[in-house]
Amino acid sequence: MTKQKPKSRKEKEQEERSNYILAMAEELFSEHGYESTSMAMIAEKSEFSVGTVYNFFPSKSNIYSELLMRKMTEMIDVVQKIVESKAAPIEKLKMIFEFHVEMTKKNIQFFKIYYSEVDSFRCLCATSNIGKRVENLHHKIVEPLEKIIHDAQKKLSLRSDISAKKILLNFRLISKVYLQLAIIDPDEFNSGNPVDEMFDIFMNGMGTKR
Amino acid sequence: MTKQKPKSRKEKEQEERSNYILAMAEELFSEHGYESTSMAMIAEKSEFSVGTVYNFFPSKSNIYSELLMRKMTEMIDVVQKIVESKAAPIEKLKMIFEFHVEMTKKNIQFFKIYYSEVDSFRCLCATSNIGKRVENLHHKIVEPLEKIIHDAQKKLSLRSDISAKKILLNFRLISKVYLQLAIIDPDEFNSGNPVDEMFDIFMNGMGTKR
DNA sequence: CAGCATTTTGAACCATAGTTCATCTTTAAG
DNA sequence: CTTAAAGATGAACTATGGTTCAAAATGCTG
Repeated sequence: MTKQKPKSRKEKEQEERSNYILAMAEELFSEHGYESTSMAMIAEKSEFSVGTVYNFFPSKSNIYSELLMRKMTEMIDVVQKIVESKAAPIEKLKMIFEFHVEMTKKNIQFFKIYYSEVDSFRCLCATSNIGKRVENLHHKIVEPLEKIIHDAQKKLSLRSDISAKKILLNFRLISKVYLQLAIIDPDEFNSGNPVDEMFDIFMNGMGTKR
Repeated sequence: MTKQKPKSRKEKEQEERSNYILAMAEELFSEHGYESTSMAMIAEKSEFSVGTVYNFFPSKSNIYSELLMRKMTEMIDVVQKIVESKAAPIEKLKMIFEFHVEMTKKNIQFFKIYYSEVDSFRCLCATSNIGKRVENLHHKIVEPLEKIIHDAQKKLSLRSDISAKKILLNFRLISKVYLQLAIIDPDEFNSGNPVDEMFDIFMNGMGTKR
């Protein structure tokens, strides 16, 4: 797709530094939010001067969008693979839960940013048109899910008296519940098997079974 | 509690203006978020000058907190009444859903602010110690819920193999699902009976019933 | 209507933070 | 060791927006 990789030591070093800055920015954004994170903070945390950070990234909003774009693209790839697998629809949903738990463990910082961005009823980074681009990528993640849910309804694995759209909202929100749990009570999150529990809750609800 | 009410015309007028400013600010905050809403915007929208707004409220963050405090106090009162009622625990939960749907219809602007505040993994208004105060009030809303859930578990109306804390998260998140639905698709939200559906989903999940 | 009090106004003030750039430092080839 | 290119630096510039306050407008009383 893009250009070839001669990858000189210099270039590699630069790329590592660039990634390091992104990683530091990620922590700060997830902790303080977009507005309350300053370039000075990012510079300080990555142990560069402000000017150097600007040497790597043209603007603050670009750092933020770069962060979101990269990770969301990764997510799209994984979802794509699950969609294309031969598993039954309902199994695919479980695999998505699995993937979410995995990512929650590895990438909790990013998830905080991601969910504030896509579920917060507004774009946190008002400047530039990041909102639109995030929305587009988000669609690419969510649309396949709705299709899976639809398939699962056809196979009678999921109720059909509730619209796929609502089921999708519930599905995504359960992932978020466990993200919140991971934040407020990591021990309880790690104890037990989150994936099975999420799936159980999603399928059977909170009522006592008959 | 507080002082008596001689309520002269002047005072009443001032109070109305103050409320009007709050209402306008509410719309702006819910649309643009805290940081991206300026005092100039609030002044413009309430058709006062910036100075006059400062005549009513000492600062921007105070407007924001006043907004949250007032409505959250209302919510606490309602929850309190439900808790004290003689209904069965499981019925109380349904009443909470009812209340949420009611508020979603009447007060969708505020709910957007409220949920971004309490569920967004950080305080949106970094300045001052609003975060702590919101957290306190939020606790007063949520703590009784956890107790109701606990009671419902004892009465075998809710599963006991999942902690009350997790059930609580799920319970609240269903309210949030329907708030999102009300935002992205008001027609679908208003069609049908949200309360019954929420309760059904909460109790029975998405799987096909046996 | 006069004159005092209250309210409103918005330009000016100031602090913050994103961005730039002339200068200094490091690197590496000759 | 010299030196030129590349990279790093942070003080200074600029824009934004919260806040203030002297002056103007309005309301109210005699």
